[in-house]
Formats: sequence, C-alpha cells, structure tokens
Amino acid sequence: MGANESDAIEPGVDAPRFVPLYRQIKALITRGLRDGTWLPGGAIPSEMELAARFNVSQGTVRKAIEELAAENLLVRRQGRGTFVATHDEPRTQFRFLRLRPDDGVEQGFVNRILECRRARAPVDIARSLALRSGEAVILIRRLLSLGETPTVLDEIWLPGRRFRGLTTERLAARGGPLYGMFEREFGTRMIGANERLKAVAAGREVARALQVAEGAPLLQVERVSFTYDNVPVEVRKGHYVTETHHYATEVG
Amino acid sequence: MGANESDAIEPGVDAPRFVPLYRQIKALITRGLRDGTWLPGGAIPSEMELAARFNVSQGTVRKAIEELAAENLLVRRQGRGTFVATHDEPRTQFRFLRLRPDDGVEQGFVNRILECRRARAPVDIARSLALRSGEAVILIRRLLSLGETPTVLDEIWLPGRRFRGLTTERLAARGGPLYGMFEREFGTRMIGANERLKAVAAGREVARALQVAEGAPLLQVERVSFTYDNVPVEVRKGHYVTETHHYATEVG
DNA sequence: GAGTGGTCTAGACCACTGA
DNA sequence: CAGTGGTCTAGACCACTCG
Repeated sequence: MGANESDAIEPGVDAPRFVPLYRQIKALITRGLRDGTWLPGGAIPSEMELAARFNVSQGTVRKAIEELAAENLLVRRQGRGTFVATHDEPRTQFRFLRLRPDDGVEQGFVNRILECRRARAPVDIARSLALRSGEAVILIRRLLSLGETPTVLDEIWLPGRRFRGLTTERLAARGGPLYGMFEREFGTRMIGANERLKAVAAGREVARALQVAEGAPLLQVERVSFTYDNVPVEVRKGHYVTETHHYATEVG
Repeated sequence: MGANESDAIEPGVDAPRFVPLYRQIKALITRGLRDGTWLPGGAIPSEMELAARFNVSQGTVRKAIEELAAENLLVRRQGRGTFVATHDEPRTQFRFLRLRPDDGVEQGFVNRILECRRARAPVDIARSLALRSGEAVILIRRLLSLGETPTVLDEIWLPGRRFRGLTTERLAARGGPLYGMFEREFGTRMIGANERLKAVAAGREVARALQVAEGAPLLQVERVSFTYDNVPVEVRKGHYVTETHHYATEVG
C-alpha cells in the first residue's frame, strides 16, 4: 500500500492516524482563504456547490464551515450565504482592542502615526516572528487618543517581506483600523493573537508620549498576532493608560 | 394541537419566534446540571438514552450536547461518555487563573486565608451580584504566594444565602482551589466570568500585604463570575504582582 | 419564488475505551 | 466484546433574504 497521501494536514509531532473527511474539507477551504481565492467581505460558494465540488455530502461541508465560523474565519448568514470575515466591521475591531471606557460610553480613537521605518529584527522580535535575527522588519510607532487624551502607545513590528512597501504615507493616507488595511493592501488577515499583560511604571519616553508622570502605572500589553495556520505576523508592544478605561476580557 | 408547551426558554426582551428543538433539549440538560441531577465529574446518560427519554433523534441530542461542551459545561470523551465539567481538574483551574510565569516554569500557589466574615453588601457589590444594597454577603480576603513571594491579593464577595455556613475554618480545612470547594460543598459551579483589568499604584494596605513598595505598579483585576443561566454569584477584586509573571489571554 | 443556511431524522459504519 | 462518542450520508422540511 502507498503512504498516506493526505497533504491537507501537516504531520506535526504526533501524526494523527485518522483525519476525518470534514477536516480535509476544512483545510481545502482554509487554503482558499489564505490564497485569496475568496476575499474578506465576499461570499464563498454555497454548501451545495462546495459539496458537489469536493464530492462529499452537504453535511460534511457544513461541519467544516461550522468550525471555521466558530474560529471567526467565516461568517454565516441565513438566507444570504457564507462570507469571509473582515476587519472592516466594528464587531471585529472590538474583539482586537479590548480597552473599554469605565462608564460604558464608547468614544472613537484618533490614530496618529509617530514613526514608520525599516529596521533589523532584534532577537526577541525575530523569535516571535519566526525570523532570523537581523532580518528586515518594519517598525511602526503610533498613538491612540481619545479627544485630546493620549491613551495607547503602540510599537508594532512586522516582517519586512510580507509588508514590503509599507510607509508612513500609506499609513497616513488610509484611516481606519490597521488590520483592515493589512488585509486589503497586503493580503494578510489577522486571525487572532496571544497577549501578555503586566502592570509597569512609565519610563521617561513613554511617560512623555502619553503625557503622564514618570513612574505612573501603565498597563503593558505584548501581543503576538497570527494569520492562517497560526503563522505569526505581528508583534505589538503597547502601553495603555487605564485611568478612565479598563481592559475587558472573559475567562472560563 | 395545544399551545406551545415549551417552558424551557424564558421569553427575554426579544421573544424569539422560533426556538429549535435542540435548544429546548439543551435547556433541559442545563436544568439537570443546575439542579444537581448530574454532579461535577460524573457522567450524564448516553446520547441514545437521552434521545429516547426526550423522544427526539440522537442527532438532535448531539447538537445540544455539542453546544454545552463548547461552553465548557460538559466534557465529551470518545468511547467513555459525556461528563459534567469540574473545577477539580488542572485544566479548568488554568482557565480561571490567567497568571503565568514569564519563564514558563509553572509553580504551584500557596493559598492563605487572611479573613472570612459576614458583611452587608456595599452598593457596587450588591449591583454586581443582583442583590439589594445591605443584603448579607461573605467577604474573604486571601493571599496567593509563590514560595515566599506574595503574588496575588484577593478580596472575594459571595452572596450570603448561597454560601451560608462558609467560615475560615471550612476554607482552611479544604485545600485546593476555591471553585472546586464551592461546587462540592455548596452546589454552585462557576461557569465563567468577566474581568476588567487596570494598572494601579499600590496603596498602603495592599503594598504591605504583597510586600511591595507603596506606589508600585500592580495589575488590578475585577472579576464578576456567574453560574448557570448567567446568574452572577461572585465578585472578586484582585491585585497581582507582575514582576516575574504576566496575565495571559487570547484575542480574536 | 428561487436560493441560502438551519433543523431534524434515520441509518450505517468507524474510532475508542474498558471490562 | 459491548457500549460510547465521532463521522458520513441522504433526504425532507423550515426560516430567512432578496429580487
């Protein structure tokens, strides 16, 4: 007998002996998403059509799509179709910026780009992005303000290859959320991220940028974001002022 | 045909015009969990038996169970059965205490009860617990340490009715996680919680208890936990030392 | 009314566990 | 080997959207 010809799932450390059909279908759909066959905001083919195309039953396609919808890669809308999730929706943005006003009255952030330049990856960034130390990266520094109040100072590291051509001008030209622009202009869609939070005392530089006293308590947020197949594509080091805001999350 | 006899779903503000069968089955199973018909760690009846009991197909029961498993109320184990989730498992504890060592080397916390007494609910606690201001509550103060290093100072508020008879002695007698004891001894299982995080400067009392300098940055964590049907049953105000640890979470 | 996703059923067979 | 959950199929019908 030949070797296992499944190329849908990479073997990993513990090669599973059995891969259900719907997982293979899921991998095929994921590939279409990654490749840009179907674009963010657009519809994918109907269940019936995918079932015919892959030569499986509708129920099998459905199970694959249900998992992708649970992972926020797809959005199902009864009567209309199944759509590729996009960052150009307020709901999605809320999921990625967890800072909320204590009094519940939402206000929009104003985004100011302080800097955007090419650099060589320091060791820690390189490790997080699965690059070699010294490889080309892009560094963005930006400030989010509420009205006149600086609130979030971010330092964003991106792999140079994937974001070639990203400049301050392009960032300034495009308002709106960064992740929306990344998926439109660079074909890189952020799927999720891991965050590590600490309370720290404001250093001199950060304190000045955020207009707080040196030594003031700040929420430090380190994020590693990934795209399809858990490939890391962004490191973000943020400092949040939590005087009138809090970081909201759910556990359980 | 008679009127719709479903008493499984409460109408809510927007009474849904259509409630699928599997949701009604889900509500019936949830009731059994809430009532203690099936206890944490124990098995619920098999899919076939539930299908027969409720007079629906196995597939419908399966869909109800799948949702409950996705919400971490049930745990499915192929070949063995479906079990009621319990806090007496390390996996579950990790989900509720998000503090992790920076270097990845896990260490167990030592739990010391500083105080446990009856009190009257302040306004904010009362509101969070859906009590009237001044109603009986239990206040626990406790310290989690890593070796000799105090790391987490918690102030825990519980509704007096539900936790009648909870004393320092009972807390001390039972080691292990609080939530495990709550579900065993008081029949109240914590399902999930919302947390609000801020960076704050240590006040005098807190600084002394955590052996840090007054004004040192601390991670303040305010938690409201709920049991079945989203009923709030605990308010927790914590201060975390994040010198060598971080709060880990996922976004997306 | 045509087309989409959503529900429900019935049955066959597979993967896994434990006695 | 019996019993459990897991997969896959096929078909019927329902709820919803939109032209």
